Order: sequence, then C-alpha cells, then structure tokens
Amino acid sequence: MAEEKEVRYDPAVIEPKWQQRWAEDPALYAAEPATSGKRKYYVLEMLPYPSGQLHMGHVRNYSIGDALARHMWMRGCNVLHPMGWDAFGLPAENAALKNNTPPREWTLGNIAAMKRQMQRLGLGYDWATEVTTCLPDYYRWNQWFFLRMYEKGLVYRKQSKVNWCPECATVLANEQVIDGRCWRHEDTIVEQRDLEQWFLRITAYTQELLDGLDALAGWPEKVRTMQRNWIGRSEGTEVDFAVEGSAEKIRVFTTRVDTIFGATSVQLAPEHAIVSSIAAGNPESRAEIDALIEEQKKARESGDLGDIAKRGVPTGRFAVNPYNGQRVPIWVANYILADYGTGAIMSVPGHDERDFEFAAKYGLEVRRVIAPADPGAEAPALPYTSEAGVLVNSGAYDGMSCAAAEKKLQQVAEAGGFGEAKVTYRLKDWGVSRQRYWGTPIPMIHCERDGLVPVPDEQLPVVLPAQVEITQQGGSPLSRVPEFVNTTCPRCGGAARRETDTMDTFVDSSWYFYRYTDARNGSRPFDSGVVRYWFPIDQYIGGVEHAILHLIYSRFWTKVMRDLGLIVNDEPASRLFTQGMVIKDGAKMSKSKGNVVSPDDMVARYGADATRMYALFAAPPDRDLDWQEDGVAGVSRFLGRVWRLAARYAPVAAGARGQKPQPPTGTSLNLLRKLHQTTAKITQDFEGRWHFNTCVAAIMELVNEIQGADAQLASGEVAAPVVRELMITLVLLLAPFAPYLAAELWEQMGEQGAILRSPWPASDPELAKEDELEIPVQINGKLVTVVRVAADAGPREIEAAALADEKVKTRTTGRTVAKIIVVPGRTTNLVVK
RNA sequence: GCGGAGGUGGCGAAAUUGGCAGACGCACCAGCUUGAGGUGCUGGCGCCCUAAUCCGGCAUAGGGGUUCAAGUCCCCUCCUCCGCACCA
Repeated sequence: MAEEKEVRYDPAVIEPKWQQRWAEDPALYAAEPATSGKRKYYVLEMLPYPSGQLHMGHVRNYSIGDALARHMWMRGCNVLHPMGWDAFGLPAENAALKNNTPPREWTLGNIAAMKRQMQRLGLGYDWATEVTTCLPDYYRWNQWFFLRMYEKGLVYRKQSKVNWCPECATVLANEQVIDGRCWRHEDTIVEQRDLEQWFLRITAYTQELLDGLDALAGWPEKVRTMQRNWIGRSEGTEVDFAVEGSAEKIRVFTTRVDTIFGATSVQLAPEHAIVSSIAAGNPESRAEIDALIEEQKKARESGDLGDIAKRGVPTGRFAVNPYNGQRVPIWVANYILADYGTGAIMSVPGHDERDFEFAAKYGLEVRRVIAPADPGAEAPALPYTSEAGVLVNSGAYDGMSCAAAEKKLQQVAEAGGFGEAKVTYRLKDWGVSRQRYWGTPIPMIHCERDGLVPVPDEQLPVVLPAQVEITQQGGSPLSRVPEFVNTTCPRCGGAARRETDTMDTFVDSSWYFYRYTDARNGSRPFDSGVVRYWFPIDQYIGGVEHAILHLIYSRFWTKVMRDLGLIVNDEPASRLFTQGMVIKDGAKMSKSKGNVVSPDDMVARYGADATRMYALFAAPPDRDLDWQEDGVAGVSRFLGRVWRLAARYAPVAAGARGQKPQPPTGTSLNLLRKLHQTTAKITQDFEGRWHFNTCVAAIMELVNEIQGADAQLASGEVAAPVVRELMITLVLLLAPFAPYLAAELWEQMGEQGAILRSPWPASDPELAKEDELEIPVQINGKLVTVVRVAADAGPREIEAAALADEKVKTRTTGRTVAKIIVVPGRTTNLVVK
C-alpha cells in the first residue's frame, strides 16, 4: 500500500471552521413558526448568571440540552432552543466597587465573553431570541407585570426586617451577611431593621402550588418533595386563651387540640406583639426577654439556630384554658417561632417532645391526657406523642379517640367563639424589594398628595439611570440620583418621588422562558398565540439548587399570567431534569479548594467535542460527575479513531451513493447487526432513560467492532454499500454528542445539507436481531458452561443443548436431575441432587 | 431528628423486567510501531490459590431471609453525600 500521510484529527482546525459556518447560517438553529406543521419541541436550559466565565457545571448542563435539541431536530421536530442571561444582581455592584467599572459595562462584557465560550463549544442556540434581563426591553415587562399584579391586589407594602450594617449605614443582602457580621466590616454585628418593603402575594396561590405538584409527573420526585416541604401545609386548630387581668387574648395554633387538657403553660415567641404589654409591669423579665431575642438573632445569623438550647422566661402572668377554665402560666420561650402559626403555642409536655424538654428544664407540670386505646396496655412513658390513643383526664372528652376528640373540640371552639379549625402554611409572601442599584426599578411613585401612584403603562420602562455612583454609603443607590428620584405625580402633576427600591432578581428569571418565544415584541411581553403554541416547555434542564426558589416563583408567575388571561397553561414545564454536580477529587469545584477545571483549557487541549462528550460519558446525567482529565484525553483518542476510520472509508462511502446493497452475510451482517442494535439503544435512551454515558459507550463499541473488521473493509469483502451504511449511520449517531466532528465527516462523505436536518437513523429490528445466542448453563445456581443455540430456540432445544454438553454430562452422571428451569433467550439452571 | 440519593475492580462506571457481575473508558503491564512535545496498533488486567491453567475458591458496604437463580426483592445494621431543620 502506498504510503499516505494521514491528516491528524485536529479539533483546533475543524471546530473553528464549523463554528464560523454555523454563525453565518442563522436559520440553522432557529425555530420555525407555528405553521410549520412539525411537532414542536421546546428544550430549555437554565439561563446563567454572567459571572464572566462558564464553569464545568454549565458545560454539563448545556451539553445535555444541546444533545437533546440536536436529536429532536434530527427527529424532524420544530425545536426551540434559546439562551439568555440572568444579568441583574449584586456581583455587578461588587465588581463596580472593586474595579470602578460600571455594572452595565461589566455585565455586558461578561455576557460577550461567555457567549463566545458557548459558541466555541458549538452549542446550537437561536441567538436571535437571546434575552438579557438587565436591558430595558426586557425589564420593562417586569414593571408591567408588577403593575398588573398591583391592580389585582397581588402587590402590597409591609414593614419587614432587613439586614442593616451600622458602619456602612446601608442595607445588606443576605449573602453579604457572614456569620452575623458585615462582609466589609468583620467587627460589626449586623442589625435587623424594620423597613417598608414590597411583597408579592404568592400565598394567594399556596394551595394550587401544592396541589399542582401531584400532576407534575415529569418532575423529579425529589424536587416535588422539596417544594411540598417548603410550602409546609399543616392542619390544626387555633384557640384563644384569655389573659388573666386583661381584656387581651393569646391565640395559639396547635395540630393536637386533642391534648389541650394537658396544656400546662402558654409559650410566646420573644418577638410576639403581645409580649410588651404582658411583660410591661415586669422589668427584669423584659430584660431577660431582650437577651433571648439577642441570642436568637445571633444564632440565626450564624446559621446554627437548631443547636441553640431551649430557654424561657416566666412573665408572671397567667392565661386561661377556654375548655376547662384552668390557669396556666405565660412564658416567653426562644423555641417558639414568631413567623409560624400565631407565634404562640399551648405547651403540652406530656405529649410533645419539645414541650417536654422545656418543662423538664424549668420544672413545669407534665400531665398525661392520652392513653393507649387498649385499656389493658401499660401506660407508655411520657412524652407520648402517638395519635393512636384515647383521651384521659380530659373531662367530658375522656375515652374519645384523638381524631374524634379533635373534631369535637373544634366544633366546641367554633360554637363558643374562641377558636376554629385552621390550615397553616410555611410559605410566606415573596419580599421583592431590594435596596440595590443593579435591578429592575419598581414602577411606583410616592406623591405627598395622592400617596402611592403606579407609573402609567405608557411611561414604561422606568429606566435604570446609567450614571450612578456605587458606594457603600447609605440606603438605596438610586435615592442619591435626583434626576431619577424627582418626578411628577401622574395623577396630580405635582412634584413627587420615585420608588428607589429595585426588584429581586428572581423576578427576572420567573418568566424569561416565555419571552424567548417572542423576544423582540415591543408592545407586549409576548404574543399569547405564540406562547400557546410553544408551552408548556417540553424539557427544562438545570441544577437542583433551583428546586425551590426559582422553580416555585416560576410556577407562581405562570399562574398569575394565566389569571391575567395571557396564557392558558397552568405550569411552565411538563418535564424537568436536574443534572448532578461536577466535582473533582471528591469535592465540588471551588476556587478555595483549588480544584477548578476551566472549560477553556479543556477546549484548547482536547476540543469542544471531546470536552462535551466526556461530560456526557463520565457519569449518567443525574449523578455527580467526577472530572478526570485523563478521561477527556480518552474521549479525544476515541474521536481520533473515528477520524482515521473516516479518512480510510469516507471516499468508499461517498462512492457508494445510490448503489443497491446485496443481502448481507458474514462480517457485513455482523457489522450491520451491531449498527442497528446501537441505533436502537441510543434512540431509546433519548426517549426517556437518558443514560448518555452508555450511549457514548455503545458508539465506542460500534467503532471498535468496525475497526476490528478493518481488513474485511479494506479488502472489499464488506461491500461498498455496507461500508456506506456503516459510516453514514455512525456519523449520524455521533451528531448529538460530537457535532463538530459529525458535521466535518458528513461533508467529507459528500453529503449535502446540514446533518442537523438529516433524519435520525431508523433501526431495523430484523437486522438487529441475533441469530444465535449464548445461553449460560447453571447447575444448582452455579455457572458451569455456555451453550450456543439458535436465537429463537424454545425451552426444549435449550434443555437438550444443555444436557448434551460435556461439562454438564460429567457433572450429572450418577446424580438425579430433579428439575430444569429454562428461561428462553436468557439462561438455564439444572437442579441436581 | 425528618426527607431524598447513594455504597459494585486501582479509578469513572455498566448490568430496562431477578437470569453469564464488571460493558465502555481511565490507569497499569507486555509486545510491536513511532521517534522526542499528551502517537498508533495488538494483547492482558476483580480478588485469592497456583510454576501455570480453560482446575478450584471468594466477591456488588455488613448481617439475615425469599428463590431453581439476588447487585437487583424483603428485614436489620453501618457509612457517604444532598436538602430541610425547635413548623407546635
């Protein structure tokens, strides 16, 4: 054979070439209109925060989404595969402080850099629909939605606690509070201050958000469970205890009203509103209560609230149990949460672990009011928390089951006007005010005469001013921009002041995926008809860290938009996939651990195809992935093998275009069988199992087998039309995983048009079928040998083949074969005695 | 404490329904090739026993059970990771 200098596989040459071609063909990754007649498929990856650099978590997320999008394109779908930027947020202000760069400039620069990285990775996004949340043509719709919600009573103002650094004299975001101290002043304890804040009434949808989870079968159970816990529905009873010597009442919430005859004290949260009047005549307890509050605040800030010991202060006052008129002492205790239930409880030490612990510490009475239903049973030790018992020491209710007593006691309370059945939730309204510059301005105006006045729609957007000095001095940065603040009241025309708070960035990400469908609409957030076509999202892919906030806010926003008549879907996404983390040396990649792998480095060394394919090969997508650079090198070597295989056989494949194949035999048949098996396996995986790691492995096996038959391919024993089918299909199968190499080889084989628009290969079940199988033969469950039988052999033939085997014979002579189990196509087992 | 996911070679992992445990890749070893810049090809590679074997034994965190047959199903115990965490 003549010496031919093989051209090395060099992704640094191939990939930029195709990157440029794709950039010049904007229709390639563009969605078609609803009238295309194709099945629509909306695949969405969570949009990144433009920090400046992609990390491996992004690469993994987008490799999964891009493989799926490419597959769906090849399946002939009308695919929407967009990308955007969650571009508002605190890091831009931090960068401004540090480098004296305006947030907008910093952010847009980062976006440009990360977009280049994405394009270098060969990700197939439709950049014509790109959404950047910090630009007025996007955030004006945040403001528009805010006004619509305001009109529907879903926006309100309330006093609320914020983190306040006395040194900076400004509000801090939660992320800026480290162990209860200011991030810039390590010696300064952060205070809680009450400020008027804007809230969105997500609690108007609590029950629907909870019920909707049941129908989200395409979401991971883990995410649904986390949301259920977050919503935290709890059924119970509220009961009023009168305060002795006062007209005031203390309302408590309990899930165990059946134990109320065992209540031996009432416990208030330290921040409970009634505490000041209860403790008024009692200076020393007031001081102790303040100490409790202080201690708890510190514990909360340092994040170890759970470890704090239970402590309480007696107020010296008494409350009256409305069921039996009994006097019980009123205490203030640090384990009572002010913002759950009513912020007050009845303490039943006999039947609650926490109350028992508290009572034991302070010597409060412990009373048994629930006993086992079986009268002969020994009374269990207290606290006895089971609800399977019956009431004792409970007056007229003795002998009733817990469940029956609960119902009866609720009726009595309602009839007596001192209580009612009540459902509480942990979910609270969404505070969206941020005393920050780099966010969507809240479109409200404060007028001395007219009060709060919404900005009229025609004045939107309220544009974030460009020239704002970012300092650490005082309140919201916007309040120091007179041109922004000073305005006229839309109602009376008099002088007025703009709201200077901006919106939480979770607002931006709550509906961005709707905007993609109609991203350049200048008169509405989107066209309802277009959204109706594309929604719900067919597949949403992202990190599990967004399981609660982002995904619950998105669901809320969807329901609000539905009730505004803008959309008809109840939920944003029918399927959600949460990929695992990328770790290195057993730990999450982080700068402090020094185990960060840069995507740019990987692409520079091994190419985008190898980097992406490794991200899919190293672990199943839902599990954590341990990044091993040698593994990337391995995938790169594999792509090199494919490259050299194509260098030998692409001309053969190209030359065989249109040639009729003969019925395959021998090596050809074996190769085609493997080919069709591989096709079937990968097709199935895309349809749901998503084990892309084994898809890549299957392609490797296929290549190994073709390479193993190199001599037969070279000699022509495997005919040209077969070589053609092998090579064409191999490249098609590779296309979702290694798009650059696939595009290049597609061209080398003389194929016209984008491989992305070529139909996904079909697997012929007849060709994929084995004609012979190896059936393991076990004796008493232990493997003895393997027999070859026809693939369609029945139990009798397999049994005969097994018994005819020499090894089986030597092991069965002189013994009795008691039973033979044959699983056709699988195995056989002889029970020998 | 509650909820979830896991535990399989030196490493990443595979094994749709119970049916040959370890596919594929990495690392390593041997041979050939190449000749200085992450080369290519072929073969080997769970552990123990053995001079060696296609002999034999042991192996899916540990223990018990069901079954002709268990990584897979059931019970108990241990460990790791993630989420929530005094929610009355």
